[in-house]
Amino acid sequence: MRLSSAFQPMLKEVPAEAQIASHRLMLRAGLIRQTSSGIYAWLPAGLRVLRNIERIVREEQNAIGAQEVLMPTLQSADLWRRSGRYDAYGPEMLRIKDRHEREMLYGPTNEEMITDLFGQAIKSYRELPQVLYHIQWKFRDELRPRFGVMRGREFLMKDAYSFDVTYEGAVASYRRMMLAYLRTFQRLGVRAVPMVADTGPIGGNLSHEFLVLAPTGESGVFYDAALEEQDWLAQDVDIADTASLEAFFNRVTGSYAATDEMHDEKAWSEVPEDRRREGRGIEVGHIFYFGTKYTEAMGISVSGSDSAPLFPQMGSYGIGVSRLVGAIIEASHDEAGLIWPDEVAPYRAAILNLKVGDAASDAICERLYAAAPDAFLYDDRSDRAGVKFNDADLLGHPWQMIVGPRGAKEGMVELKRRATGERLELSVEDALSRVLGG
RNA sequence: CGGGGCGUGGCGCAGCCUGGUAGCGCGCUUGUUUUGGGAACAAGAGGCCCCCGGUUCGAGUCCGGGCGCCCCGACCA
Repeated sequence: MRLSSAFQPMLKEVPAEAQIASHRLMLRAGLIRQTSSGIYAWLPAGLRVLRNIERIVREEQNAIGAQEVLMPTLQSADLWRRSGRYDAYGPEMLRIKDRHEREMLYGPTNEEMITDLFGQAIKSYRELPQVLYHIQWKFRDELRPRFGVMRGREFLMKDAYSFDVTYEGAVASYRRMMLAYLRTFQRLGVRAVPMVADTGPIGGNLSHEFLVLAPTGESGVFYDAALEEQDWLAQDVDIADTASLEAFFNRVTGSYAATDEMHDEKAWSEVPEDRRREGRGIEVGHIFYFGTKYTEAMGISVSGSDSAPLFPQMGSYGIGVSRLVGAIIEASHDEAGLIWPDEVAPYRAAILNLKVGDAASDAICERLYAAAPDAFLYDDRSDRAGVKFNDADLLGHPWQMIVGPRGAKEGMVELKRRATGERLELSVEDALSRVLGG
């Protein structure tokens, strides 16, 4: 994309409503604009980030055998009456009437709908397990939206649901999902630590929240440093093998990690002092086993091996996709602006033409840009160099390819790594291969 | 939902107390000179002052009502 023609509105001054870094930077860098309290329009750069996150989430969901569906945002009240949640859910549920006075709602989550869809299609235990997910906008009418997309009313969420014949099967589904989550967050370039969460009336130890560590997090967190040293992508886990899954699960849960709500001082004191990590975290994912709560309430059963009706064991698993944009920024920015992890950045690199009109500079920039027009944001505006340096730092693409008359004469490109500030003088070919990888 | 605050060119704000030609900085347009870390000068454009009603000769300013947005707290992917 050429910046001169991009819909990329940037702000020099900070909008008054933005309190935290991610919200300020998302507005300043032209990723989003607010349209109502807690509701945002995503502009091209922001949407590219959102799509990148979705892509990685999909790949990791598919890798554990989850199948993507897409359920609607609007649901019927009757469906929710079947689970008893229509009345139980508070005013965060946005209730709507259509022209026939039928009661509808904008879905805050999809347990009821997926359970119903499942029940209509699946009739035998032999068709289990099933894991279904979708990535869809949700609406929760929060009392007090704040912090931009971190706490919006409308938000994009990946929610997955597993159906198993037995408790043991449900546990295996849960563990596979935990692995998928750890890999997903690592690929997104953030450290998300799984912490035991309150399981409420269901009990057991099968509920974990994933928190990205950031000073502006809403929860206090306590965890063993061992958890941030793990490379989840390198771990060899056989997702078809129960023993392998169990060993993996024990590696994760063997180290202490809890939010302030679930914090256990005694267990904490047993963690060696030099490995104790305390801080704050932003919840970006939650996995939960809840057994037959919905299948029983809604009367959804399949035939068991003895031909008797059997209520499938369910789990649900959420990732806050739009919230992650904010969380990633909270965890990765500096005074000058955004610092995108490679996998989520809107573009791989910005090309900075420091002197538009200088024949050598123009020629090199055009060569660079032509190599991968969709991977680069080419700053071809006729502004001064300082403006371009500042905007490039604000937008935070992983690389900056800086081209000015000084180096252009010799055919050289100055490559700057946004995260470290490291600079290299390279030929056009070397700069391209360095930035595009491979 | 309790408490507090704010709505004035795209953004950040002043003006309101004490009613009388709607301002400043940034941004935007045109021109000239500049040009490796947010240039200088000159000339311009751009406003239902949130909405409705009231008081007044006259309302951005005073009064009443409404709407929107933000902050603190309790609650939350």
